Amino acid sequence: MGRSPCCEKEHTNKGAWTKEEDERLVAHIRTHGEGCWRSLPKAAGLLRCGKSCRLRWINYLRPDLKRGNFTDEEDDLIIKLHSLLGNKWSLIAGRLPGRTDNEIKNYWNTHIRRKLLSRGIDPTTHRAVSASAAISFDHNKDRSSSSSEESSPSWRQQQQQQRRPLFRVPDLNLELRISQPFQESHSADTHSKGMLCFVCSFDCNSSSSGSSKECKCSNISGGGFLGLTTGALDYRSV
DNA sequence: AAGATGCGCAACCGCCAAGTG
DNA sequence: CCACTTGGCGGTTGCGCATCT
Repeated sequence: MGRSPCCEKEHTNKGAWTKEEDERLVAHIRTHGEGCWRSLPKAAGLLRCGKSCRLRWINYLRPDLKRGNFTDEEDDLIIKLHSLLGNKWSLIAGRLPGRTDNEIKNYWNTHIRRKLLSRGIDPTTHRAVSASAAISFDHNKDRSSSSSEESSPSWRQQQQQQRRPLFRVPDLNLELRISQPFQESHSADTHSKGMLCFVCSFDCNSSSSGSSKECKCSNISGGGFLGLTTGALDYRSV
């Protein structure tokens, strides 16, 4: 037995939303709030399915959305969160106020993926890709480079520089598990067991230029790094 | 100037998990 | 426990615009 469709598709509009449809949806949500998406289209006088209304509201019409280009800080945050969470766009979006999962997903696929690949980083694993793959990619992407430039030592050095990761993402256990929001003996316990504290793996390594391995977890209050609790990822806080 | 190509983004589709009777 | 509904998510598509040839 298959699922019943979310709406009667033969009576719904598809494709780009018109200004009038937007206005109707916004007006309805302003007066009635976000509620039952299934019944909303009928109540609002829209020939759209509930899913489509929800998507339009969340991704485009919500008043708290931040429009415009992503900042460098947002770029870095997305990359770090992606290295931790993978393609959990909704979780990543939850850490970027005013940004939607769809927006971040699109931005990842169109900008960040390419940015990482051009630096020789596999956007899926966040590890350096094989040299041959990186070179192959560079050749495909950078059509401006001439063969004479490629054979020169300086060009090779440049390519090697570009292949260096922006930041080194340590080997992480990305398994998500529910844990108590606070682990009293996290720092000592984690490090004494030789486990990697992913809070420090970013902060310590990047801010101290590798000179100090001292854990700064005790300095982090509340949700900790990026609002994530330490040791194990507290799924509820994300 | 016109067609080809690439890119960015809004929207759709199908699946899944939670909720409900 | 089961059947079904609903909301939510991630992957994918396709349109419109910009750039290139």
